[in-house]
Amino acid sequence: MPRPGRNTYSDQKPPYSYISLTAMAIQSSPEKMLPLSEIYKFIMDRFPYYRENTQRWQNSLRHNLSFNDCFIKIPRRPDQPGKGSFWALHPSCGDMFENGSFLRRRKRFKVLKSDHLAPSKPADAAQYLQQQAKLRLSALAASGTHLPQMPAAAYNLGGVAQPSGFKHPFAIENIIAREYKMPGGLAFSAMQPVPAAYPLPNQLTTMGSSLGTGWPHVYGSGMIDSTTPISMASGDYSAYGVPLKPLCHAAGQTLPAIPVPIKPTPAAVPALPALPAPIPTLLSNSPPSLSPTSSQTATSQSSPATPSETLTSPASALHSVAVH
DNA sequence: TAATGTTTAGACCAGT
DNA sequence: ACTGGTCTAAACATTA
Repeated sequence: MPRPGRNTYSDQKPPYSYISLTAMAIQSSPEKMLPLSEIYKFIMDRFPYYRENTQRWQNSLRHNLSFNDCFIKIPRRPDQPGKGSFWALHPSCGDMFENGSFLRRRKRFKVLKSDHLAPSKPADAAQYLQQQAKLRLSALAASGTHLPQMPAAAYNLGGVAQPSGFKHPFAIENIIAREYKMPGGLAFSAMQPVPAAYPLPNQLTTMGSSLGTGWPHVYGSGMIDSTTPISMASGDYSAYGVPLKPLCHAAGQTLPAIPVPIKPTPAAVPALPALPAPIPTLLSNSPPSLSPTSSQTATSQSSPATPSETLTSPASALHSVAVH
């Protein structure tokens, strides 16, 4: 297992699978969905190893996107010309990685056809995303213009809320946070400018800040304010022509990282039955405290993927089937 | 035509 | 030994 270097993995192969890398890229995007080319770019920007042999690993990556149910394809709208579709994480694959660590997958994520809560078809998944988004938007509106100070019940977390919990240093938010802003300068991105195409994942940073721990330095940096809508110019990632806005943060509560439409789609959103149980996310087991220091130390450790605790979301168990 | 997406196959490795 | 996950390669189809 390559040991993370001081600032970068350099030319060593990162200890992440293609699934992990892809999930990272998608998670890092404000809209939680990226076209294939942007996924390529993300990986190459951050992992020099993947700047070579692009044909090989990109083929593998495409294979993974198609093969793994945890990735869903979201078609472009006609007025959003471009090659290929957007790729997003399946709403129910949140706990796919062991303890949120991208170093290790918990179990293979597989969608069941009988799983009506978590749609199996991409189109359904996309609609599901929008439904979730709409609900979240409603919650946001009800709470005012600022971050929703919603209790867990507001999101129908059904008792599976995880007000605290260990967040593995290799969880995506930690990885990305290090990449984007790491006071200690240990992030490999310290050697690489942050691509403008990848705005700071404010839902992550604000979450950390709202938790009073994570990355207040980022939140306070003014780089992106949590109440400031992401500029759509940063990427027309909205499917179905609805502007998307990340709303994956709530005070002390982590929301599913999914694309969020600012306004409902023209297509009638079917009346929601019971609010679907929450989408567990890679961020769902956010701890109340995780200092950047812990990330640094973990990054420099030789055996980082040793979760001391594993928080399993019962809801996710309802939604996804981990095929062993 | 190149990029994107799907599918199949085989090898390797780790865990049980 | 068996199983599952991952990686790699390849062929083929689709699409901008």
